[in-house]
Amino acid sequence: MPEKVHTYFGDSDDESSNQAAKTVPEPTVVEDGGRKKKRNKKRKRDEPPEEAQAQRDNLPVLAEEPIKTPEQAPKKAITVPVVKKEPEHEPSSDQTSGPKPRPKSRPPKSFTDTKTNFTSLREKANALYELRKKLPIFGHADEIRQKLRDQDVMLLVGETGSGKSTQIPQFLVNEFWCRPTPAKVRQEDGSEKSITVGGCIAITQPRRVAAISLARRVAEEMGTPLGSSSPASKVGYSVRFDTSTSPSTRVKFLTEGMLLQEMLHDPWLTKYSAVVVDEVHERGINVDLVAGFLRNLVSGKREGRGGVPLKVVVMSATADMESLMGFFQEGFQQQEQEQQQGQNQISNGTENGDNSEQNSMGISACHIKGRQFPVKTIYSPKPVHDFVDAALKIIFQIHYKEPMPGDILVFLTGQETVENLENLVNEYAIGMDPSLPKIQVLPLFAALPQAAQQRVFAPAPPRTRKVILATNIAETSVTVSGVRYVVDCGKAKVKQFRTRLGLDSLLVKPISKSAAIQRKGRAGREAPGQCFRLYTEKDYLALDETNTPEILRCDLTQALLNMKARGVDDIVRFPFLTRPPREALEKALLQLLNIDALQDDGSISDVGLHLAKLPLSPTLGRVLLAASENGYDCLLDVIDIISCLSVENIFLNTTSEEKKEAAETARRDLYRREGDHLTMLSTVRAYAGENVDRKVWAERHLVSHRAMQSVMDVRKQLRSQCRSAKMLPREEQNSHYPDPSPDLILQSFLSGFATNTARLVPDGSYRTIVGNQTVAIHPSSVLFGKKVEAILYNEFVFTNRSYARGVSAVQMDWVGEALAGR
DNA sequence: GAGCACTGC
Repeated sequence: MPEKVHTYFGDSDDESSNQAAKTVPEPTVVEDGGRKKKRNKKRKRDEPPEEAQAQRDNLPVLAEEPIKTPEQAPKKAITVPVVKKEPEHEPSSDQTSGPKPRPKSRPPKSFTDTKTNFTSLREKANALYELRKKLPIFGHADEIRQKLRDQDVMLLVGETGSGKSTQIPQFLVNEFWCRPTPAKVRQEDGSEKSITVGGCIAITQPRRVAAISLARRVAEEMGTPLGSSSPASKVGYSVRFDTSTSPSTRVKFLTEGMLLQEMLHDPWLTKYSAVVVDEVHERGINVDLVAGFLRNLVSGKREGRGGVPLKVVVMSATADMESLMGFFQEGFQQQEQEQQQGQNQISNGTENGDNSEQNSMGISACHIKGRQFPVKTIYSPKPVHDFVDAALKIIFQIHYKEPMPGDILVFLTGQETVENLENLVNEYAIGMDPSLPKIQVLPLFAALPQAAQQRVFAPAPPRTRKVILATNIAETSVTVSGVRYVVDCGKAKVKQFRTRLGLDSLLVKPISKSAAIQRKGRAGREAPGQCFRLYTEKDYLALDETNTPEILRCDLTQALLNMKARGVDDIVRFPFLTRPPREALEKALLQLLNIDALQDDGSISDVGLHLAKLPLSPTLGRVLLAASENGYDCLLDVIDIISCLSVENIFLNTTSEEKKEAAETARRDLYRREGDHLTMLSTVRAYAGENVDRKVWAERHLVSHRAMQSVMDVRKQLRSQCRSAKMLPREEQNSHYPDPSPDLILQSFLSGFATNTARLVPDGSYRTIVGNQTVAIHPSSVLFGKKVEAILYNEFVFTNRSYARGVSAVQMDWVGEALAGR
């Protein structure tokens, strides 16, 4: 069930309408009491008084140990205005603590009348309960609860369809250890402070859509409203730009990045009794950091939690658990050694802090089989040289031989191969026997406009077989229903950062066994299926077991800054799930020194602390700080540009020739001869200044409306952070902007990107100023084909050759100054 | 003359 959630496919229009809905309640908060009463009357009719009791009776898991939620009110992170104004409605009462009379006044939120119709919520939850009982994990509930009562860490392998992501939090939320617990912690000045620790479960997800839709699902299953829609809501979520929680939130889904951000402010995670780390097998860099921090937390003395344990559940879909087991064991072993050494020395820590014997080696493991239909694997008898051609043949072989229904999902490497195969299939389909079912070819890749992506989910016309040609996006992010045949080319494009060259390369590489299994699984979600691998069994056996963790493939600057900001001074001693090469760590440290994020002794500087809190790469953050020294106008302009640089490409690719010309004409007034940075600025300004219909404006200029919406989100977030940091005046100035000052803007960029520069050499090519590498201006740049003294670029990428992307013209003496200033 | 996939108070 949990993986089903991936079917949700964020549509920009949906998102904006959601946001509109969310802003509705605000005005109702201040309305007068008379209208409130009317609302309450209406609500009473919807909710019979016995409803709370009935709800408990019908939801065994929820009702097991009714919680008397005491004063657990979170001190911060209350974003709902309703809650702030009416603290008397806090956690407690109605839902779980028995058949008490309903509080007289419920929050006056007319829009929730349907959402918080508890009767229908309960009915829905009851219906869902029947489905939940059938999940493979359901029979393991007691085992899982017992293991976590005994031990603090659990590793859980839950295969696809096991139900782990939705059920684990529900199994645990009523456990005794999951209650808010009063505790005393010692403060810096040595005094003791009473705090409340725990009460909430965090479940991390690698992707935003997954976090939101899982929260929605679990709220339904628990019969509680979702997030901030009601102060009684027990399930919420938190992702960038969208946090929806209530004071009574006890189960919170969040992205890994969000948990890291929370840890910057609350290193001991005092809100939580448990953290569930889901989808570890994907091994994004954030999950590695989370795992390292959590290991330190569970195996340390927990002084910041007043000794209250934190339970950690690490969940993965693949069975590679030995390394995780070793990882956490090592933490407990180190702790034991340290304790033995420290036994005769000073007794430090709080009274509660020394109960760690019971949890030494406190790791349990659990393996849950999935619920998948069998998928037959068919290998290519001999090695395939042209997988596009091979895929074409297999597609028609399936279509001719296999019965309907049953769509075909083909995994390819990128947009180019997708489009090639699309054309080929369409050509061949023309000559097909008319008595056969038709074929509908549907491309699917991230850069495809949203509307075109949505076509994949629409049911095919009668007597038509869908053939979906997808990139990696269909491996994890998007689930298409109706697929019974998978064709897997065995390859994927992978980004790899090359430390020595400071260069990102995007190359086609063989996938791992675990990715191959994941792809195959896409055929068996609804019925038995078949998977055609366009490689031999021998090739399959030679594949790596798992994906290369991102921490080995990316620039570590941001990860290291995050660690430094968390007080990890000794990077070498940090518990890495996979330790990056020393060279990569050193390079990142050097880069942080270069942008003044670290002091000479390697400890974090004020600049570094500031950068760590910005939702930007350290270099872009550095540019922001530099711009703030060049005045408000420059800072506002730089924020606009940075917002573009930190989202996907804002300019749509032109497909046909006519469209291309139309786009050129329409975009002409946006282009700036200074380069891409100022072109982005003029685009944001034009878009933001469009008051009639931004979507139409975007379409006309062949600008991605979806990307621009993200740009506006980032821009708003950055502006608001700059205002809080007093880098911008408190009030938003609506007066029109003065003309931008290109020199100041580009000089601000150079203070973060001094090493991302190249100069024109006599043969007409560009060479990087640091390293003397040949680099070409990317064809997507407005400076493509132009020759200027020197360029500044945002990215250095190798695909077929080395390209600079996000390029602007700069003067050599500016570059010299920027390099000298470090 | 070119665009794997995610993510951040």
